[in-house]
Amino acid sequence: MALHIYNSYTRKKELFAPITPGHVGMYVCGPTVSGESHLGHARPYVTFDVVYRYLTFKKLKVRYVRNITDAGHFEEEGREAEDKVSTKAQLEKLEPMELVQKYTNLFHWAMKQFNCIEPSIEPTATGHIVEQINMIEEIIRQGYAYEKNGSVYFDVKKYAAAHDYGKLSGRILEDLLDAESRENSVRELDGQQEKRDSADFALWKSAPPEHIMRWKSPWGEGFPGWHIECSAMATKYLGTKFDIHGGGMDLQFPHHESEIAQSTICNHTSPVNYWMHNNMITINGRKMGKSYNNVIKLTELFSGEHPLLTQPFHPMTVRFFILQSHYRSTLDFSSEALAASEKAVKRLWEAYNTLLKLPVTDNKQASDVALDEKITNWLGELEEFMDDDFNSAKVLANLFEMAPVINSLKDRLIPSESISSATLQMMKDKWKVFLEDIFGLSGVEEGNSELLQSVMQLLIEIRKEAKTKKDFATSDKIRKQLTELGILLKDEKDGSTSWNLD
RNA sequence: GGUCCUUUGGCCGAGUGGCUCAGGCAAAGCUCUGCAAAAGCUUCUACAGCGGUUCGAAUCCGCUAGGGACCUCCA
Repeated sequence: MALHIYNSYTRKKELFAPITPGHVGMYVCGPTVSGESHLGHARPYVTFDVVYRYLTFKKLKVRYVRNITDAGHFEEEGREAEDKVSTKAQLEKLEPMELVQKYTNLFHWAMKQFNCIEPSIEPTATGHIVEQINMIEEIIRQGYAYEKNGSVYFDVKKYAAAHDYGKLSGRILEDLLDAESRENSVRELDGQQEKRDSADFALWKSAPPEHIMRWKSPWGEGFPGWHIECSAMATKYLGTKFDIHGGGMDLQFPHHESEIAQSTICNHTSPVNYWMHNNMITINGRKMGKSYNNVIKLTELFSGEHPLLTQPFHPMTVRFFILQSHYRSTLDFSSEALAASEKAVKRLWEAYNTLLKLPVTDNKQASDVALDEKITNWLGELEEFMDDDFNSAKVLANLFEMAPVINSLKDRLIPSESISSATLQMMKDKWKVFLEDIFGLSGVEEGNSELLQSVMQLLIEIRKEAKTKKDFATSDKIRKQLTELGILLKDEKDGSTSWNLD
């Protein structure tokens, strides 16, 4: 089976065929760096990180572009106050780029925590003002945009007459056009009055005097509309037509719909072959989002400092939590669910470490053919599952099926000759590839320094001596106090003792 | 008001026409152990309701009910 991707545009799973054989161009909508990232933001970046890793595993050379939205159209934190006190000295004033830098750094830090591979190109909106202006000019030249009071709007009605506007988001044109006739009319947007139709969207916005972020343009000082940056940067780095465009489902409309319209006019071709949208993370069944006032920031998640959290959670736990469901399903957050993931990922990771340590003997013939076949099947399915629109949940389920086998091999509950050495080696290889290379998981142990290793070795020896002398008071004391310190001792079947951090 | 999606066992979550079965967490029993922990084995609770299509439906269709998303910034 070859890779199939669910295309939001056609609402079907389709065979993935890159435009340029062997190469993939992928654009993912990045963060708006006007505030701290929260758990909801983690989902697309983890999801598309796995997509990126899997395509790479499939021997495809991927150019992965993920933008940083740092321009104009967002309300910077503290803006309101700033607007009122513009008489301050330069250094006392709020410098927008300072905020942008702060939240960009924080975002990069979070991505690192999650083990997300850096994109090939991470362009910023402010760094591509010229490209955006050029694109707007071209759209005006072709008669699909108009200028009004220093702002430029895209003419949706004109575009829709000859194009499929609304197809991606499943919108009905009549509903969008002349929306004022609707009962629940749109909320007041800036400049609503100067648009020819309320469905038109801004390509360039004239900046009021107090607006801090502003650039010169043929239409006066202002800042770019939200949608144009992605079109401009995607075109610049991936060409007029590229393979995959990803983002959250909530961006389908109006953002991605507008991207299609802009690029189609400017480049005379629809920009994207496969549209991929991840679903939302919910909390108590409701989408996590700023406007719902129910966000859990990533820093809070990692520290456990939030009323809804009973404990801190490791980034790998969160990553695993995301991978345990399919990216197109909503995923409901709760401290309980995350705690379950924490235990699960720990168990899986320990099985993985155990597997790596199993000695590969020269066993050509499996004595338990049924088991050997079962394992081979489980391993073979891993790629099939990923090929079926990145079904990471099924891959994990199969890995869990193998965990008891691995543990039993270690404890000799299953004799080592039961499976062939080829199968064992394949198991080692596949686990490594899927857990580390594709899922991007890593161990959660910290502070595993050489010094600690030696100290632990010493304690284990002392305890062993006590046990031999049947001095269980001493041996239990060591174990109990270590447990209180967060170190768990395990007496193995072969008489040795292992330990790990809780 | 419009458009679309969703409802799976105590919890989280795969699954889309048939086969013994997702998986994880929790719970119970047993084995191992000086005792634990870990591990292993076993058990357990499901497809919102009603109707239809079909030899056969959690899976397809219809209705009812609940939940949600988008239509406005949003991952």
